[in-house]
Amino acid sequence: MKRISQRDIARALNINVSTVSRALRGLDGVSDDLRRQIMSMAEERGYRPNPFAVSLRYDTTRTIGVVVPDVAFNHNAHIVKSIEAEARKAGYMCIITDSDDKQETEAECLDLLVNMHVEGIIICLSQETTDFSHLEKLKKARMPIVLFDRDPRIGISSVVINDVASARQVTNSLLDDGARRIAFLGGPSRMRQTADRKHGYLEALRERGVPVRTELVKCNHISFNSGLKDTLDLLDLPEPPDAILASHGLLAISALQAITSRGLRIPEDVAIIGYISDWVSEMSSPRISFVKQNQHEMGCKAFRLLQDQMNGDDSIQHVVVSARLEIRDSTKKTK
Amino acid sequence: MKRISQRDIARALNINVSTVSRALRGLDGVSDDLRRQIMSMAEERGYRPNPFAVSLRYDTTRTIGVVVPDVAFNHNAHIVKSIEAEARKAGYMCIITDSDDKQETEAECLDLLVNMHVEGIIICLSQETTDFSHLEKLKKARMPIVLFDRDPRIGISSVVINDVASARQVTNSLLDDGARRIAFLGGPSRMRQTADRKHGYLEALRERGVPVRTELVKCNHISFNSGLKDTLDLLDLPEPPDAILASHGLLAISALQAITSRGLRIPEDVAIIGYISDWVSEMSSPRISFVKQNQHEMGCKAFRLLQDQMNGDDSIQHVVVSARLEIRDSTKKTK
DNA sequence: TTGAAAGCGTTACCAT
DNA sequence: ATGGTAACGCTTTCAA
Repeated sequence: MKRISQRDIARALNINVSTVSRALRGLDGVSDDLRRQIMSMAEERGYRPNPFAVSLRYDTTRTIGVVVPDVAFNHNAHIVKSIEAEARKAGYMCIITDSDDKQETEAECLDLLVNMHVEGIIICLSQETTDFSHLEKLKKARMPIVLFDRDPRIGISSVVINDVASARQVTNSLLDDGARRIAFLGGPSRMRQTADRKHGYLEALRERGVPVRTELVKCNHISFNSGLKDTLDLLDLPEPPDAILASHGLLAISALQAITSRGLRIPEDVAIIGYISDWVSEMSSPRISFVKQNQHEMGCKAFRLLQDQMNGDDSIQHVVVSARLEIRDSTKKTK
Repeated sequence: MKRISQRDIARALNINVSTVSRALRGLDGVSDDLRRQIMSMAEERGYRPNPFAVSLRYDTTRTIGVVVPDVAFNHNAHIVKSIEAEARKAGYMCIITDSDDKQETEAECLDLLVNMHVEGIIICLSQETTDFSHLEKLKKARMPIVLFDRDPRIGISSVVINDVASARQVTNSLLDDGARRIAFLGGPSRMRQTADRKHGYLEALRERGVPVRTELVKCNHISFNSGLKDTLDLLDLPEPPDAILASHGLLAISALQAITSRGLRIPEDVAIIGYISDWVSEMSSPRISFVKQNQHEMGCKAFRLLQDQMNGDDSIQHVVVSARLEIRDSTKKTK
């Protein structure tokens, strides 16, 4: 059962390929009778246009690429799901790649996507990425790109949440609950996302006149082990924190485990609020209070921005999807 | 910065494309001097072979397709991650599609993948899928296919876990802990996976002489709401269950929530064991005892099976990745 | 060593 | 209404 081409149909019917092409695409210039014959033979033999021939002809692939640091991370998985659904509705296929949160793998993924002639790329940068030359090069080559979650502000459209404001809200909420030694657990400080969230945290402290303790700010690698170690170090301080703001889901989970492993109570001894997805919060124990991010909206918006660019819109757009605090059980209910 | 072709290089150097082609691929029949010129110009102008021209020429795309019921489901996400990594190592790209656990969307996804001329497909069927004609058609067209998780035994290679044995082990473990009214929460009974797990459950009960109560067996739609309703119904029985075996992660989570919402204690009032991923169990509260499945191995094995087929191996292989019970905190520790 | 031409599947344009 | 042909980018075969 070989794949059948227009030429095959033409030969079988003893006509010319161009006639077959016209008939198949519903263009006129074909007699009704002949069209019927062509259509029925195409149907019967299972004709499918060869997308590579079409791509070659039009230099268009109806394919986009997606790069994420970890598809298995719930937040990313949901965004990927929305991107894929949105893209499919618009007739695009998605090539999903996983950078393993490493700059080198990320460059490799981008390279493969470019080789595949994707028409656009949606990417969440790896936490390691400090050199943006690979992106600059793509931008210069006029490849449509949209960043999400992590945006180093390098003149590329993006979809992010209101990092500063949400972190400020979280910090205020913790202060309202009586916390005075709030720790900040973040990724690498050079990451804009971390910097912004830390900024919101510091702002809230200053506004309320609560002294900033540098030993309570831990900005290291985003990973379970790193989060575990940092939290344990925090708990070992002469004056340990009475609350933790975790700026990434992994860090929130590891903080929770570290605290539990020390036999401390949440939220009585230490409260936690994290940037964590609904589904994960729902299942954590106690359920972690979190900054609710609308992954579905983020995925859809990201694809829309990409579509704009693919349609020739050159403007750089930054979409901020607003996220806000949802209280669950890892924070004190003082009211 | 337009994409540059061999022809462009040839024109610039005033030579023939075929010479450029030879040089670029390192074939001989090109003078060292000319080769150097060609290579350096290719480098400088950023030449990339056009994969569509290559595909058209060779009828090969170095691309595989993946269809999952829900990429955002942790278990699937991890399998997808492994498939993608393994495929990339082997020089293949992955097109990931999400069937939303619906037969119709699944058929649509397969259609798109076939249109894209993927060289093979790895798929986890939707729970709705009862008509396999779309798969039969692909098989007849000699498209390499590998199923995972859900295998209706229709003569297609697959990677699954030891469903019967693991369910029996789970049931025995619950019986050992003193449970006598064990409920089985499953997907649609027509699904082989559910049937097998139910089989293991029933076998264990019979072996131990524990009467089977049909009112304790709930095989319905796999979804959070359905699991919630079924569990609440179970708890409302005159003689409610003292343990629940949930044959899918979603059902395990919904059972946990239903039980908690009734103010019952886990495991004292009702024990739970579920087919749930490590990561999810780790975060649930109490941590749910689970059947540990090696998603990484499943993903790798699935890709390997696909590779075999893509290399012309026609044999139908069924790989069983062995999974076994891991006790956490949702079961009584009687020993 | 290099060039010329055909072919992969499709479409567009021009001719009949 | 239908046919012929060139073109997309690349490889292959054959000729020079």
